[in-house]
Amino acid sequence: MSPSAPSPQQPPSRRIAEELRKRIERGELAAGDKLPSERALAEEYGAARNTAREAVRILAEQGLVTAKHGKGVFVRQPQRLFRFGSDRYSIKNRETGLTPFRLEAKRQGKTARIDVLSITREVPPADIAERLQVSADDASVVHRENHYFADDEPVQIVSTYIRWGEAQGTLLMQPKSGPNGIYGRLEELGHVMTRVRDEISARMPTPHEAALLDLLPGVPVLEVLHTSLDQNGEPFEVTRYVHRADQTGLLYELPVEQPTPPEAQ
Amino acid sequence: MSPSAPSPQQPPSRRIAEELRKRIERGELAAGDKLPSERALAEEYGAARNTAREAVRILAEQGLVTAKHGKGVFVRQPQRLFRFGSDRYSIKNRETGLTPFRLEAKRQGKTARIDVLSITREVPPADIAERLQVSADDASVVHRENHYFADDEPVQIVSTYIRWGEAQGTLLMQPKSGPNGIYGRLEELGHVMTRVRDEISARMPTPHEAALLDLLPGVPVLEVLHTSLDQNGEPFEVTRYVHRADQTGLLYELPVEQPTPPEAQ
DNA sequence: TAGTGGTCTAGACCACTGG
DNA sequence: CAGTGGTCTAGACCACTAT
Repeated sequence: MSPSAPSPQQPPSRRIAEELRKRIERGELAAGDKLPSERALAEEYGAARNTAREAVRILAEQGLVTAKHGKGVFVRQPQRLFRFGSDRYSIKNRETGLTPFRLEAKRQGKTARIDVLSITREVPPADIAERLQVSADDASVVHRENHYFADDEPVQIVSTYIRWGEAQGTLLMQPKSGPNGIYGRLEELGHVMTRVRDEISARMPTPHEAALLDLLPGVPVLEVLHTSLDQNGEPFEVTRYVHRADQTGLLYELPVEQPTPPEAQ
Repeated sequence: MSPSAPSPQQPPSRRIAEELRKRIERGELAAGDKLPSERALAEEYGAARNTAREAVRILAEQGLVTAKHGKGVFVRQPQRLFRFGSDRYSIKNRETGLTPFRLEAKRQGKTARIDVLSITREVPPADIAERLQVSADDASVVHRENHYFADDEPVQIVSTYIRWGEAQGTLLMQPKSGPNGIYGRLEELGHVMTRVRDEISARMPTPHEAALLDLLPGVPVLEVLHTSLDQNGEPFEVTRYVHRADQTGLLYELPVEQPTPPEAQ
């Protein structure tokens, strides 16, 4: 009928995937519903099971459905997103004692847990060394790795890097880094956080990340490379956040620089 | 050997995928190199072609390799990222006449092209209506859809929404919206952009987006839902940016609110 | 033309879930 | 136990690329 319909010459697996997608979009299959089994789909469309299976794979890749071994394939539930953002570094949060993560978890009625995985002296990755302005050839940094959970589900991986010369022998080497956390210690070392720079990208997870974050196929990660600048514009701390994108979003609210009004004065 | 090695009981397809991944990480297969053909891999590992093919699919899903029909499977080239960020809304850019996109393209030695796809009065999507504070039940907005290209490769899809009541009969309904673009016109209507709010998320593309952005499998999109607030804190424009994540990153640089120093005065 | 990936078939066995 | 997805096999034909 329609002149430029892409359907007629499409292979069966894609055709099945599109029909299922339409059923989902029309609401015939709602979030949480179970799709017909692969064997049922195969029979329904007169195809081999592998062909029906390929159709399901296409939908999973798009993040629309999730297969559960032994149970079936289900339409994915849109998750309410955690919102991390520009206020993540705000002084106010330090004063309340509640970190932004705990605040957001509380707002969603979930329990927050933060595991300190490791605190080690290391050779920094190249991108970190560049931003922290340290050598990438020797063990010039301390790496603190933390994992964040909401209701015991992993939400983000956080890797913080600080210069070894400054962290050495301080609470920055300890899991409990004291009042106001590491930023409190860094302030005592003369670094007042004045500006932040967040570089944001998205990509598919590595197998390692997929395992740590318990990620289903078709779920990307959001990566934030954060640099803290002090009162002299010097970087003194760099953190890499890796968020699971199906449960996490970022929020940046910021003022726009105004031009000097031409008719003022 | 290693006590908790996950390898021994892994299915052949995953084992092949892991070995290929290691070859890539060790640099034996560099960016741009061609992998052994599926048939060659199958023979090398004593498996059926479909099993080798599954291994390649796993790597493609991770964004590590790209299959080219009739040619082979190649290790993906890391692309230099376009950086869009907080200065995207800066007044300075309006004064130079060069949009941030054209500036970034120029910096990378690429040609920029912007296509105005459509300018139509529409019923807004729910998320847009909520942020623009208009009705989602009638055609309360004007939707301007633009596509951005670098060297004729699609980079982002931009959908801007403005209240119909304000756009009606103005240059906001025209492809050429006049000096300083739409923000110039909105300023004449009394809206000075004072703050912006950007909500960022990542997800796999819809088939429609994948086609528009020419996306390979395993490449997610970055979505930015941008709200412009005027001098009264009222939203007057909302834009949805959909970026391809393999060529685009975001950059936010912002000041941190300082507490009143306890010993000042 | 030969070599590549894209898709399909028909069957098999395994692993997980639930009654 | 029956039903589900996860994986594999061995073969086939198609579509695209290069020579």
